Amino acid sequence: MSDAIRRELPKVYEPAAVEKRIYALWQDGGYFGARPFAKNEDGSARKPFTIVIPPPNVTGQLHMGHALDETWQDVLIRFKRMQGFETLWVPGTDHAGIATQIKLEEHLRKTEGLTRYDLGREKFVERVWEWKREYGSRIVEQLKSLGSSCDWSRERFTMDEGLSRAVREVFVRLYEKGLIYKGNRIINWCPMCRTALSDAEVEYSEKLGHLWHIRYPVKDSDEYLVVATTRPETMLGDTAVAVNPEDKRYSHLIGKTVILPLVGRELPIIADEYVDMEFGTGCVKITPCHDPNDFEVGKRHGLEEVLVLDEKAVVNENGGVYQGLERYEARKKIVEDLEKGGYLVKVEDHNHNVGECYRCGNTVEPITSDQWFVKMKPLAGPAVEIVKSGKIKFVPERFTKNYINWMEGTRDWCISRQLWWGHRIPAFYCDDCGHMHVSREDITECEKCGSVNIRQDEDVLDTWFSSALWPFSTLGWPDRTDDLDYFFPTDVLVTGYDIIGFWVSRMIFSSVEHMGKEPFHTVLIHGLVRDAQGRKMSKSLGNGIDPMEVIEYYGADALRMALLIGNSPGNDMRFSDEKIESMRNFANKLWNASRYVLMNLSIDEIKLPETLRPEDKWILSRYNELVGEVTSNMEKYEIGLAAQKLYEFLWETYCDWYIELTKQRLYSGGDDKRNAEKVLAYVLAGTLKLLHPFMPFITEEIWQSLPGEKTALIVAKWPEYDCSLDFADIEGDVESVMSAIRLIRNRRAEMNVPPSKKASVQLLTEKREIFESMMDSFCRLAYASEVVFLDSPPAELRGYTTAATDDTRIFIPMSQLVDAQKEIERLERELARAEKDLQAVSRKLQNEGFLTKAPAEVVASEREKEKSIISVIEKIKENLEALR
RNA sequence: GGAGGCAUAGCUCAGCUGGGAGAGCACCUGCCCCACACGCAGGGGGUCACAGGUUCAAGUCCUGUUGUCUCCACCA
Repeated sequence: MSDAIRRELPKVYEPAAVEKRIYALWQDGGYFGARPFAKNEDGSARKPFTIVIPPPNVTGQLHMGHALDETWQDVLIRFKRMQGFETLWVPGTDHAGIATQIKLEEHLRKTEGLTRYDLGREKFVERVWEWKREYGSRIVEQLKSLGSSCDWSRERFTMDEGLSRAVREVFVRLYEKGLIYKGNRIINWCPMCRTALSDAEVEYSEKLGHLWHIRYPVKDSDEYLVVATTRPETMLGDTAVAVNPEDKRYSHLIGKTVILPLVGRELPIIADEYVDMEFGTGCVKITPCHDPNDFEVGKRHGLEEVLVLDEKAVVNENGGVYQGLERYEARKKIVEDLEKGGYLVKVEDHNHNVGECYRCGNTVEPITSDQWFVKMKPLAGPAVEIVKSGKIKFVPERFTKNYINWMEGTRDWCISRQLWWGHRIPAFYCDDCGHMHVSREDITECEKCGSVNIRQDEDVLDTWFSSALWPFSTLGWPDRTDDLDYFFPTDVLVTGYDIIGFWVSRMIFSSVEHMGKEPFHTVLIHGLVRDAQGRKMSKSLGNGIDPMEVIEYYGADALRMALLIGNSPGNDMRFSDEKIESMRNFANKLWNASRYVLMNLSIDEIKLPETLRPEDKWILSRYNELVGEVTSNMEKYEIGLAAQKLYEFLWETYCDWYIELTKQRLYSGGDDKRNAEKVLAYVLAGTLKLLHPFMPFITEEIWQSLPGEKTALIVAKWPEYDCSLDFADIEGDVESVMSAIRLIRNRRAEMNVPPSKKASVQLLTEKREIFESMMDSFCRLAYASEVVFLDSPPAELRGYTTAATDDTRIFIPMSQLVDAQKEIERLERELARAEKDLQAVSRKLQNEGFLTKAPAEVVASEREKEKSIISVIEKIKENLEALR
């Protein structure tokens, strides 16, 4: 098989043909599956490494944000798997309450002209399940085509049986501890979704509105107060007017009443610190049922609560003649009537922040309503502590502050939603005696009066209530399972900074509360993927790039690399065609380098040869350094850096230099050829391992063609830094030859000499030995027809072009191309440049402070540098002298 | 109002614990050299936003300024 592939490897890498086959190979091999309490071959316990996926919406489609998120996770999982950890990546999907419900409602409206109310709750929910069955696998398939090595046997859904049990258990526990309560409080209400929202689900955007100034006459007086409002319709629910207690302008009126225009209700004038004397007139109308601050004021002063809007934001029976008007119609009518009645003082343009539903985008109304809440204070404290203690680390570190601010500032969490799709609240009401049961099991009979007139609470829970439990509910909690014992706490959570409040914080306090432990030790935060212009990718802008199309056209590996390379945690990135193309090119480069090596391979086992030539030692040494650096980068989550180093090593070090340096040997045959093959294959194999977490498909495909290997690359052992491959002492020698080659190429390029025109090269060098041992390669790469070693410079330098490194003077006779005068000028420029460099170094070395305070190795390296520059300068000078 | 990010080559961005200013793309020159034109060789191009400070040494640490983006809070 491997011979066949070797011969048939196409010239251009074709990802589509490879990826499906390779993914099947991994799945059939069972490499994704994790076993609790697994043992190593020697019988020792294997360490677990666990990631739970941020569950995408079950009916959603993969977008670039997911692609980035999943790729980072897969890189970590594959890296740890190769390092010998028992890795578990738990996949799954979220029922996404509002999002999914809205999606289906839209679908129903478009295709059948029905609303959810036409169907009724039971039928509607059944339709959502059907929808889920139909589309739920789509995103899972998309994850697979990215290469995600999840343990699919453990796939979970937030509404499957086990997770629903966890949700119910948590609800009941918190209720029994008094940490969940039901109350009539002010909440954010979306009139389109007709549900309550949590604070986190409201997004604010600045909009130009108006500030209406309205006159409220003081009862039995000629005086009046002027209040300002951005929402005149809420005046129907006013139950007081407040002023600041320090405000001398109004102190005489405190305790009196005003008459509410259009309504006629008498409102007390109260004093409250909340009022800012500087803003507007210093008088505030108080509407406890429709403004969160007013609600607090109302509680402090025992004010009447008048709710004037219903669940569709239509004025209700408390709105008198305005009943039945939608909120904006009511606003218009009320403003007209105020004007007619002479109550309207003025109207100003006013920029203010309007809260919008994060799912449907409509303006939310603050209204009082019966809802369920999680009491946050007792939960937030320990959740802050566990982060401060260092048991959970954010990467990058700055997001710690972000988290702590969120946690400390958070108010009670409104968890009830007036939706149909979700976990129904396990509260049961007795219609006869009014008793409420909160129970783990469904109730059919009232525990208090025995009545069977029992109904369950209509509301469902906030989607995030179930995702908050994800790290342990997916492992079997509330049962005590092997998975839970072995894999929990999980290790790294990978997610975007945009859901720290929604999700990360809630997982942390939930885990601390119910598991008594942190859910993970590291939160790896990434930024958003933006388009080439830096805009957020969104459906409405139509600027989203579909990762599936990218995969189809360029391959999953190219997509992954494009998302990884040069990206650093917490920072947004731009995604562009150029980037993906350059990564496709990189994949192709790897492909062709491998194809070349495989074509030339006659060995049947990858093993280093007994004797190594200098360039072999050089590449092994460089490779070995790479192993150390990449491993250390990975451990510090510097994935983008690691990717970049691999890119450079493979392309520049391995392909552009090592492959070129060994070509002559491969053509020559014999032991020398076989030794070169061995080193080429060894380094290629090692690089494939290092690259595998980043580009799993192409590396596995190539790996399968390598001789002698039995196991799949996905479970190959991650390379370790190897002291026996450290040939630092010889690196300098090889670099000397490389420097000479570069200079010669440079000289030729400047004179536009084509590679086909070879020239004689004469060397006066301190390192004759290394040049001699690399003679064939040197000639090839320096386009030399012959190399002559000199003991002294040529007597006459006219007609030569020259160059110098710190150990070698190079003379190339090119009489027809070299103008002696121009050559002199060029050398003078070079000399000037070198002398400038020398000055900089010498200045440092003459600085007393530098010599005494800088680390010895830094001083030593500066001395080396000085010596080297001096040596180059001397040689340039000699060349110049000879020319003049 | 509070917090934070970013400001480095024409564009997009790396630069980890202070000591060489870098990559990709674009650009210029020359090359189809028996792995790759999705390529090879060579090259130009940067007061690392600005002003101070710490240090022998600062793109890298500290302070301030300007510009820009984001998150949180929300004053009617």
